[in-house]
Amino acid sequence: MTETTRADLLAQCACFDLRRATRAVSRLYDDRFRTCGLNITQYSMLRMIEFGQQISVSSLSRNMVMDQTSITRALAPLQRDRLIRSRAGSDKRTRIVSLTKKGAKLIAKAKPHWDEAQKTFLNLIGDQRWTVMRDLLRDTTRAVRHRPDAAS
Amino acid sequence: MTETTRADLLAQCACFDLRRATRAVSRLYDDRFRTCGLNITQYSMLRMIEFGQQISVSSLSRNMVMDQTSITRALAPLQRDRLIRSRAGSDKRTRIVSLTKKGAKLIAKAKPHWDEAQKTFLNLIGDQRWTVMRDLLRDTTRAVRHRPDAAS
DNA sequence: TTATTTTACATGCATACACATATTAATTGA
DNA sequence: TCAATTAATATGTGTATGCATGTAAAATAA
Repeated sequence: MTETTRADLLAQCACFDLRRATRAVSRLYDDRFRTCGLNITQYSMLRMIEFGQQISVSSLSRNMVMDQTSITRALAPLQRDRLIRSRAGSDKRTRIVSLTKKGAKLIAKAKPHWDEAQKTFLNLIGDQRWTVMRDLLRDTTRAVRHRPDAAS
Repeated sequence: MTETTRADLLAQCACFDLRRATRAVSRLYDDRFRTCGLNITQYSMLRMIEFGQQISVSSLSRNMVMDQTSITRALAPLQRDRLIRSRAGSDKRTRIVSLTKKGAKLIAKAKPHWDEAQKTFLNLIGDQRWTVMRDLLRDTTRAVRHRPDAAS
């Protein structure tokens, strides 16, 4: 790479490009979710809980690459709205989170909204480009994530 | 199911994948910025203001692909800390934002922190892959952004 | 010119997200 | 066994971000 090219790269902030694209895409998804009482973040978190039936706060934190305290905070409105419940695990320090019937119903109701958002997004960007970008995003997350606990 | 598998399933959601990568990368940048009194978002916004000397709230909104109300909110702590000032434009509805001397100094002081963050990021992901990803992110932003006012 | 509409911003409210730190329970070392 | 350490979660605080809506000024229609 030439000096000029590197300078061009350095002149542009990777984090800004990522954040900006994320804002734009999040709005597209949230637009589609608006009428169903969830947003894309809540939907993602409920789906994550649904997959394993139950999951601890710290596992959610690792899976979502989100700070543990952010998970606690994000779960609060879901628990307030009785979409999830939590109980202590066998290890009394942990909280095990699971879906309520109401939460499972709401996910099912929200699914078509997610389908619509994802379809719209893929139509805008193209399946091929999305595949490339998705792999790059995954690589990026893997390379950059905090993993003092790499095994999980 | 392993936690890795659980996360991969949700990674099928384009929005989730983007948000997750953005969280990870933002933390890398903010780690480097921590000791200098700015975070990556504030640094980006100050740089945007610095670039054109002065800029309106709505122009910032368009350039950053961020809601106008979010710009107003994000500017508040910068103005509180006397890093920027704002005045009414010739059109009395507008607010024209510009850097203070203190703001300019802080950007200069923060620059090496940004350099370090960007260099670390590029070393982790590789210049080639970043170039591809950057172009895809910009395409995505262009394709998805709300643009009732596409000219600006 | 005046009423209507549009534009540019600000405010109320709610969620998104993280760091520092406190708390409690489990684990480890002496 | 018991003190010290570590792990899992919660709380205080502050910024990030957007929607619904309100206000004032500019632009436009009648």
